[in-house]
Amino acid sequence: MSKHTRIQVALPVPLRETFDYLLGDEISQPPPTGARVRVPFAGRELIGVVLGHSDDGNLEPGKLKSLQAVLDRSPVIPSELISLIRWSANYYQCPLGEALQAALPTLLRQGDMPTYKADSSILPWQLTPEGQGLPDTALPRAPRQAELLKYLRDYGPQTWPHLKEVGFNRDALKKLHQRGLIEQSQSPKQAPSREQALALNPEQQVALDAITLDQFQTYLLEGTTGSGKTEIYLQAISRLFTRDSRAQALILVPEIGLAPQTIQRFQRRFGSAKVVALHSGLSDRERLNAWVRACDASAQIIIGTRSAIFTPLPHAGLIIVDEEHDASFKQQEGFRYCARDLACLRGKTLNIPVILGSATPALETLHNALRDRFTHLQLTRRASNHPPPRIQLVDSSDISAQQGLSEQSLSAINHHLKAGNQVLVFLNRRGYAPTLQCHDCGNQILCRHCDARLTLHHQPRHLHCHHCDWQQPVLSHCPICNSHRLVALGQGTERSEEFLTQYFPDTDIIRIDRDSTRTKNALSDKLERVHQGAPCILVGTQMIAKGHHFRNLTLAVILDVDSGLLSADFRGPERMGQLITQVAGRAGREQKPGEVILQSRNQNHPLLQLLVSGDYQAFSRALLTEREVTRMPPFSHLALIRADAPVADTAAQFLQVVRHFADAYTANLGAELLGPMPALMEKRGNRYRFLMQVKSDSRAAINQLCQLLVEYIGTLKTHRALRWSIDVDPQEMN
DNA sequence: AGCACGCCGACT
DNA sequence: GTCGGCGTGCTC
Repeated sequence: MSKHTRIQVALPVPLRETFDYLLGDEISQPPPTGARVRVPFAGRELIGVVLGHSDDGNLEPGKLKSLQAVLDRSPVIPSELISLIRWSANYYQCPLGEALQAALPTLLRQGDMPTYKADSSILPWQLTPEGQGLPDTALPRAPRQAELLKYLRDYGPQTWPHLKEVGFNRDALKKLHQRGLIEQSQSPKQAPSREQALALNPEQQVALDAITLDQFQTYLLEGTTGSGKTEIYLQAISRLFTRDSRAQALILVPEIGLAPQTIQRFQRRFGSAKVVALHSGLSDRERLNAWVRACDASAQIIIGTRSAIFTPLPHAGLIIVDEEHDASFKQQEGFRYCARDLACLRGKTLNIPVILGSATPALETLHNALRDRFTHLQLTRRASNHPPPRIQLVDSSDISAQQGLSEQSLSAINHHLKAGNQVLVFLNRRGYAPTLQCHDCGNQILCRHCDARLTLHHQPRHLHCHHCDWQQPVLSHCPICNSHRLVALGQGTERSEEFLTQYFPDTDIIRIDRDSTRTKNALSDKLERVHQGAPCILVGTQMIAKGHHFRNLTLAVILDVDSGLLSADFRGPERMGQLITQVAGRAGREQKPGEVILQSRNQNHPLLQLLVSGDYQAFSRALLTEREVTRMPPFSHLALIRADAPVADTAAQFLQVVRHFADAYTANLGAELLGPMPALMEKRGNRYRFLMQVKSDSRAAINQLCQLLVEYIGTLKTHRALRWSIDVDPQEMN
């Protein structure tokens, strides 16, 4: 290694090139690829990742600075991941330094060492012998402490986070500790006893047997709700461990999907020592700890959300993506990668199987399965063998604006309540009403910062923009004609709750949306109320659609299926179908048959008819045909260039200039451009938004053209207030 | 992205 | 006379 060896470093700056440094006098050992280094850069210090060494470069050695410090003797990012991130940065048009940064836990980004530091909050508190000897009537002057003491006696050792959750305060804990009545145990809480594997039905058995563990293959596990996909994951992992007792399995789940119950199921089956979770609820330290345990392979089951796809896995044996259609696998800003797609790629380089599971596969995934690029495994029967819910379409074109619920829906709700069951009313719109309109002149109250109507809220009473968060008091007069007759138009969850409370005065109405669950324990309290099992009506948004099981729920009413079905986004119908199927899956678990009512003004819509037949497979294949005809993904590939600025012209003209440049290449590359055009909501948060679409049958063409465009934009001196971004394989079209 | 350098307005 | 506005340009 010569004295003039250059160390190639990627830095967390929005610049596409890497930077060369000399070793410097104090550093004898050159850092390996994938190690972090501290370097001087433009008058500050940055932490970067080493990408390699070289003996020459285009800059004279005299112009080079030296490394300040080497943070790692061995790589924090294994070479397998470096190439995955390299590929992704290129594919998603993200500067490599930023992509690498996104793949590291926060603490490593900041220069901490990759070592496990026990987090004392995981150690449970327990009674000391003195504490055990104390009667319940002790501590009469300190009721909080007495209560805590009793709790620990009744329920056994508990961690502080758990105690906080159930409402104890830190002071009571400290006092009891000072009095020597409680102590922190030296070992983590004992895992609940091991759970046995469940028996598989023949269909499940066929699917499990079809999974080959010793080589790369992508499997689409398409199984209706309740058909036992998770059991297949568990048994596939179990087989993996039989083959190689040190093997690791990575399980990616959607953002909301990582309920404690999911983790617990894996822990019960494999023992909690082997399982770590990586999700947004963790502290930076907990996250690093989990990462370190994956790195040293002491954790063999890693369950995590999107970014967990970048966890180092020295003994990787299997990757599972659960609910693979979920939009949260696509990062929506910065490094806009899709974790599901990267999972397939990573599986290929590691030569290990990848299982994509869903009741409602993304059309992209389904297309790959139907073309035999993925092995298609299907589960059509519910594991418990009870019938799927009956889906019914109800005309809502004539219902009065006040109620939003048709007669048929109301009588069905009544019927199910009378039978002692629970009902879900699903409405994807929070607040009281989406519009406040002048009865006399028809004027609608708009947000002053966005092209959007203000939503009327009653609790507390105000007008709220759901796009920029602007809030103002409710107007008493129309600003145009001064009429005082302002009327609330349309339904939000608050309004449905109000109406249902009047209509079913003796029934518990539980509203679950972002507003009603803002306070700390509101959500868990409400869920607890539902789990009690007494008849009630749940009114809720998206929040309720995923990941919750309600035993006594037998009816789901979906109020507005039209908005999704007729949406401007080409993915609208797909999303709506997935949502309806998901919500339908909530109804009639266990022994009680379920029923689903869809309220629509377009009863004859052929896609709705397919959904009503309960046949998601037929529905999704019809959507695929439609995509083929319109040449939309997966029958073509897209990229979006977005631009926004405080002045509309700044953004529009920028894209026009980009378009003009791009026009010279499209014909040769076999790509087409659409736009620039204003976004669906042109003005949002006082910025004017425009976009341009790049479309091609070939991914390579998209990549080449985007590469050229990004390079070109780099040479442009753009207005300071202009923001732009490029989104390859976009999920949202606006 | 930061952070420097640089050239024009209201303050001790 | 200076402090500071943010425009432009560079970063191994």
